[in-house]
Amino acid sequence: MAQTADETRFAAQRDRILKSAARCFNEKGYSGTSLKDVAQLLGLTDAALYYYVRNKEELVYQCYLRAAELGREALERAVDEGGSGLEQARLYVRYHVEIIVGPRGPVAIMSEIPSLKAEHRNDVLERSRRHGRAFEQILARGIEDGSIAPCDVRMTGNAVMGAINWIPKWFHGSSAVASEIVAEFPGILTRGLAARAD
Amino acid sequence: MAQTADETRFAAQRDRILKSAARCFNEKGYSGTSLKDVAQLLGLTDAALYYYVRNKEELVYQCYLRAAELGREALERAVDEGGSGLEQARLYVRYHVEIIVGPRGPVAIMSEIPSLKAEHRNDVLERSRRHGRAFEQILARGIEDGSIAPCDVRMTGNAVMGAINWIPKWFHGSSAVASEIVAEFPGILTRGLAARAD
DNA sequence: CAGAAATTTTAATGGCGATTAAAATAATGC
DNA sequence: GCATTATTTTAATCGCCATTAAAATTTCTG
Repeated sequence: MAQTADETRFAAQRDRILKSAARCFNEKGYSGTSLKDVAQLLGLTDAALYYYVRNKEELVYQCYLRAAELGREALERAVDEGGSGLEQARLYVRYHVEIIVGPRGPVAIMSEIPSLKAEHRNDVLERSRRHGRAFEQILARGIEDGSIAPCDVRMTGNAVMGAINWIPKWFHGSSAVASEIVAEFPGILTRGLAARAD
Repeated sequence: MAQTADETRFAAQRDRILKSAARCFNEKGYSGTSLKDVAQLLGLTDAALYYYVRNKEELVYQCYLRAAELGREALERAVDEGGSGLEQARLYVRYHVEIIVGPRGPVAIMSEIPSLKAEHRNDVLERSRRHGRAFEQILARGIEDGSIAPCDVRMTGNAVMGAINWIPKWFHGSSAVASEIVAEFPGILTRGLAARAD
């Protein structure tokens, strides 16, 4: 199949570009990274990128879409597999950090949404909100089923997401540290939520 | 006193500039904000800023110094006033978020350290590390005195700092939300640390 | 291998933004 | 009020970077 072969080739290169871009954006910010930076990491010329994305704004947008998609995936798996709300929350943290620090990373931190053009910004914001609400629902479910102590789900959600989103700022690829994150973060971020035994 | 009057005038304007810059940087990133943006927020011309800072890099550097100073202040107050390690940790979170969402904000998120020139970068990194280590020491103290359950202090510190650092990404000045953050974050971020009663 | 399609490069263009020097305005001390 | 000093603006300069078109190269298809 010509299409399949071409698509894999094209899609693979495109993925490489998105990951290179994600890494640059995480390190130097949107405006701080030139297309040359992104291209250089792959041994390409800046102009070559235009074969894969319309322009720079589109590049961040795609990075953010990918980030949103991976986050959603983690959340869905957690909801599917987890029993109690607390378990779901813990699994979500685990799956999400696994993706972020694992071989599918780097994943772009969605921290420059204002740089997107209105249409894309709204799209990304909507996905982000949906993601946040979905996590809050896990929390609410946990409060309902008694596994999670009553709390302000909005604030708690913000805190957990913040801790996760900040990871790329201090994690720089060490696989030893990656294991540690996966081992520790789920506990750290959900232990405080557990309903007290007393 | 001519000096005092001059200094207050100068220092006040400089502070206004730093806060305007912090706000812009938090919203649009370092490279994403032009000096014109920063100046416009104060009804000034971009060139006027050069009377207060050597250049743009110096502007972020000063913003980061201010952020580091405010963080240190929160930490020190917490250590001074808190009894157990757990109490100190809770107080630190409280004081720090109070500063971030209170009238002394906005405080620059130190998320673009790579943009700094080597000298400033090392300085800021050093302060940041010190701050991190100081918080980890609070945790260690808590583990020692039995108020905090044994944990990976490095990872826990990263998680707590991340949750705090991320606040400016979703907090946009509402004083109602500010109160909520101050009320909830200390508990959310330290409840999980408490040593279990059993 | 030939020709077509896909991919990348070379070589412009254009604008934006940091920076600076000189000029203008405002504030202060006497 | 005058002279000095402090503050801000106006008007350049300069380099970087996104973007594009055309050319070159590589990859695929038969």
